[in-house]
Amino acid sequence: MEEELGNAMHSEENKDSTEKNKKRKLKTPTQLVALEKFYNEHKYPTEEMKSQLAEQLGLTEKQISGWFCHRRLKDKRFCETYTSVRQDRSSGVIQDHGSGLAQDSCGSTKNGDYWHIDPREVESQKPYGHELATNNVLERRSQYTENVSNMENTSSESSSSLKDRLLSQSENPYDTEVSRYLTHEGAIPPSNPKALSSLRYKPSGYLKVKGEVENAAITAVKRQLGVQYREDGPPLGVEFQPLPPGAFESPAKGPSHDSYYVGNPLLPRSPDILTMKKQRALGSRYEVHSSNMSSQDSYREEVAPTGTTGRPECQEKNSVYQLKKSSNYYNKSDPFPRQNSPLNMYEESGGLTFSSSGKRDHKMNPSYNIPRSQIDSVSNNHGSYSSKVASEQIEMQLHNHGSVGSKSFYRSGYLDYNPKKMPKEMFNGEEKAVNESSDPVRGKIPATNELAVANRCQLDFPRSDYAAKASFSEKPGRKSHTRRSTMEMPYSFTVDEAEETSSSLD
DNA sequence: TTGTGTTTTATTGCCTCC
DNA sequence: GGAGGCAATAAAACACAA
Repeated sequence: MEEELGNAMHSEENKDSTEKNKKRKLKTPTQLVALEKFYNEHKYPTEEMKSQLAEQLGLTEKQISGWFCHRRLKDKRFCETYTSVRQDRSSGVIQDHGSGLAQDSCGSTKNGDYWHIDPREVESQKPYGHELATNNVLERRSQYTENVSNMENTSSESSSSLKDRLLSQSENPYDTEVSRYLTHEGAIPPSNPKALSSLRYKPSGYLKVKGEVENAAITAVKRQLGVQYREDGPPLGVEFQPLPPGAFESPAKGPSHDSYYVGNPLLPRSPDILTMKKQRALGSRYEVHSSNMSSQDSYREEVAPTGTTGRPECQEKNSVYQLKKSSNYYNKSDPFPRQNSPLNMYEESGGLTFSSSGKRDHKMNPSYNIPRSQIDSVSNNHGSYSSKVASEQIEMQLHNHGSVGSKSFYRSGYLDYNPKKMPKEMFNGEEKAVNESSDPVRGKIPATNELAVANRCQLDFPRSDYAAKASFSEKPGRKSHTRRSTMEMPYSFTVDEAEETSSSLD
């Protein structure tokens, strides 16, 4: 790994030598992959982590810090954008007050509350079944996330990346219909002009595209109203008081939905998002998330894992959700299921063995209440994997993936989430395939698409002790930051995926 | 080929916490 | 006061349409 990275760095250095005059240099794909991977693990790396990561990637600590800072902002913006969409919807044609997740969960503030979710809204969205979701649409998935997350996951969705998390849900047909006109182009309209322009959002919304999808829209609304709105009930837009315990208990009801939302406000599935997902990222890595979702039942089984009580956070919720997704892989005793992480590969190789001795990162959140022994046992249970091998894996994938060269890799979708830059085929043929398939997810995935490549890219890097430590120490010490523990971000490897990953390494 | 728009990177200042 | 993070800003890099 180090060697490979080193080579990569050298090549970059040579390249850089010719570009010394450039004020800034783009991160290499390798660097981005590693950074994103690391970011998914630790949004707030310790100084030591940064240092070692910087060393490994041939960057300066300053660059690392800056990158993480911007990366967090990126996530935050995403969150805010999503929130604005929800707000727009609420005040727009469709009174969707039942899906307030985004707003509260993403309301970003310096206090780090942007992951907060108002329980009331959580409750209120219950009826919608699949509100909140994900996808995004916003497509503003991080380049890497799209890439690596899928690599690892197809299941895993490792992350903490809100986008990752938000990208993974909902199959509700109603939702799909609704979303079609809410975001004509599959993009959620950002609230601020900047974000708006960046998303290329066309201020259309429902009204503008009404004519095009009028029927679908009307149908969707009717469906929603039919379920959510009753003549004898409060007018649309009026928030309902939290229902008393057991209010939804009914022998006839699906066992999954209620529990699902009660315990996991974040999981709700947003209609808009789902659609957008289908429209904008068909066949892309996005589906991976959904495709690997386990049933809601499986999710429901682990509604409230230890340490997730209290104020919900997007990340945590998502993490929780991920737990569900990987129920067949996830072990409650294993808060850190192995995952494919550049970080891990560093760890295993000894290249990056963080001790989490960071000034502010010693503190562990006691609320997690997970014996270190368990963590360690898990962490140490995957043998070793040299960083060199890991690096080679990455490099191989970067260089061997057909025409995916470094540059194309960087901008072609592996790392580029800009929808406008995505191949048009993605929205045509694949979408059709989706519609034709009983499985909206699997059906979208071409045999030789990125997912396949991503899977090949999957690296099985066991977590090290460091991971456990660091995870627990995510942004400790500062009240202004909410916990962002990876412990709640288990990797959603399914057995098959895990095996696949293992075999790929073999 | 050029112009425009978007994304990424780097810098700087302010704020919060220890 | 120092350290770390957030936010704003500028500029480079890049993609796409005309």
